[in-house]
Amino acid sequence: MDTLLAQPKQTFANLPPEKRESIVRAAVAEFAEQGYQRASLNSIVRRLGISKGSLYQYFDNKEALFLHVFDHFTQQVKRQVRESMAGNSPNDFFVAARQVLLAGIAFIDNHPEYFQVYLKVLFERDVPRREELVARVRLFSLEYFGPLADLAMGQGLLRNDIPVPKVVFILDAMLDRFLQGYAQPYLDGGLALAGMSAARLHEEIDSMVAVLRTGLQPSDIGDK
Amino acid sequence: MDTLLAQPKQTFANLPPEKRESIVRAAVAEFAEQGYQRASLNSIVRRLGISKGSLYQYFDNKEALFLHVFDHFTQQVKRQVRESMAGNSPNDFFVAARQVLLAGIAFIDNHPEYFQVYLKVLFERDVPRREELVARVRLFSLEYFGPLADLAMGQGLLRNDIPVPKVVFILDAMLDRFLQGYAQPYLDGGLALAGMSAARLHEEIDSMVAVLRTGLQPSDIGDK
DNA sequence: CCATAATATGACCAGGCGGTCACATTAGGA
DNA sequence: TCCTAATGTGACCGCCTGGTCATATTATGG
Repeated sequence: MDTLLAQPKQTFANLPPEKRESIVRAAVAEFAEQGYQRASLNSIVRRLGISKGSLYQYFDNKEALFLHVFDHFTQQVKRQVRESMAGNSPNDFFVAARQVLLAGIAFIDNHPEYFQVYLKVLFERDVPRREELVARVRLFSLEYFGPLADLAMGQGLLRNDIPVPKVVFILDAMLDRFLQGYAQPYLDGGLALAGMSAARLHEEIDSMVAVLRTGLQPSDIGDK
Repeated sequence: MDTLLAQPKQTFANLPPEKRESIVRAAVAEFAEQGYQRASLNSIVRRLGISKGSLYQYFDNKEALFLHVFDHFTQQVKRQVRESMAGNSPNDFFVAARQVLLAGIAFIDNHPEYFQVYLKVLFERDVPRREELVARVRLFSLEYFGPLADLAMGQGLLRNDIPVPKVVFILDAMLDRFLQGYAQPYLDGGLALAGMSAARLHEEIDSMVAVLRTGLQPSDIGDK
C-alpha cells in the first residue's frame, strides 16, 4: 500500500538533490499541462536543457518517470494532510470535514501542478496503473472519513436513515467538487473561488459545511 | 448563444442521413476515448472504412469535425432535458433538482460517449473554444436553477443566510459530482452507482436530494 | 598520469500525426 | 452517349513521438 510505484535508476539517485528536484519539477509541469499520453519527453528535456539520453539514464521509460512523479505527489499529499491536521484531531465530524477541505485548498495553493496531474489522471484513459493511482489518492479521504462517520453515527450525530457509506460519499463528493471548482475556474458556477481572499474563501467553506451539517445530522438536533 | 459552432461542408450535407450519422458516431467514439488532441483522424476513417480524403471533403479540419460533434452533443442534451421535463414544471426547487439529476442519468445511459467527451473537454487543455463549450453545457443547469432558486428564496423556502448563487453552486456541484460518480466508477466512493438497479439508484438520488433539502431550507421549516 | 567506470550526448529509427493533392470514380443533365 | 461537375482515394509531406546506441566527456582511485 505504501510501497513506491516505481524506482528511478541508480544514476538518478546519484544526482545532486537540486538537480533531481528540478527534473521532477519539469516533469510535473509537463504532465500537468498535457496529461500522460500527450506529455512529451522531448519537451521535458528541452525545459531542462539536458539531452534525451540523460533522461533515459535516470528512468527506464516514460511510464517510470510518470510513476515517480506520482509517488512524489502522494507523498506531498500525505505531508500536507499531516501538517493541516497537526495537533488537533477533531472529534466533530464536520469540523473534520472543514479541516480536510482547508487541507485541500492549501495543497492546491502549494502544488497547483500536482493537482492538475491528478485531475488529468482521473479522466484520461491509457494512463499506466490508473485505477491504482486514483485509489491511492481517494483512500486518503475515504479512510479518514469512514471511521469518523462510524463514530458519529454511533453517537447519534448523523441521521440514521442514510447508511454511513452514503454519508461519506456525499461529504467526499461535495468537498471534491468544491476543490474542482477551486482549481478549474469555470467549474465554480461563477463564484470566482480561485480569485477570492482567504477570508472570503473561509466563509464559503463554512457555509458549505454548515449546509452539510444541517443536511446530514438527525432532524431532532437543533440547528446551529 | 444557440448558433452552431461550426458547419460541415456542403458535401457532408449531401450525404444520406445514415452515413452522416455513422460518421458522427465514429467521431464521437474516438473523441470520447481519446479526448480532442489525442483523437486520431486516421483512426476515425479506419473505423468507417472511408479514406482520409473523404473526411476532408466533409469537414475543413479536425477542429471543425470536433465542433460539429459538440453541436450534436448540446442538441442531444437539450432534447433529453426537454423530454425529462415534459409536461410537469415542478414548483418545488428540490423536486426540480431531482428531475435534473434523473435527466442527467438518462442522458448518460442513452449517450455514454457524449458524456465522456464532455468530461474530457472539462479537463483537457488546448481544446478549441473550450471555455465556450463548457459554458454552453453548464448554462443548462445554472440558467435553470437560478430563477428557480430566486423564486424559492423569495418564498422563504431557502435559508436566507446563504446567497442564491451559492445555493445554486452547492446544488449544481452535488448533482454534477453525482453524475461523475455514475459515469466514472472509481469516483463513486464504492457505492457502485453504475451497476445499480434503477430502483436502488432512485433511492440514492432521493436520499441525496433529501440531504440537500434539509441542508438548504430555513431552519424553521420542519423536516420531511 | 593513466585506466576504467560512470555519465552525458544527439543523431537516428520506426511509427503516428494532421493535412494536401493529383488522380480515379461516379452521377446527372443534355 | 458524352461532357462536366461532384465525390472518393491513398500516397505523400513535414513534423513530432518514445526509445536506442555508438560515441564523447567526465570522475575516480591506484
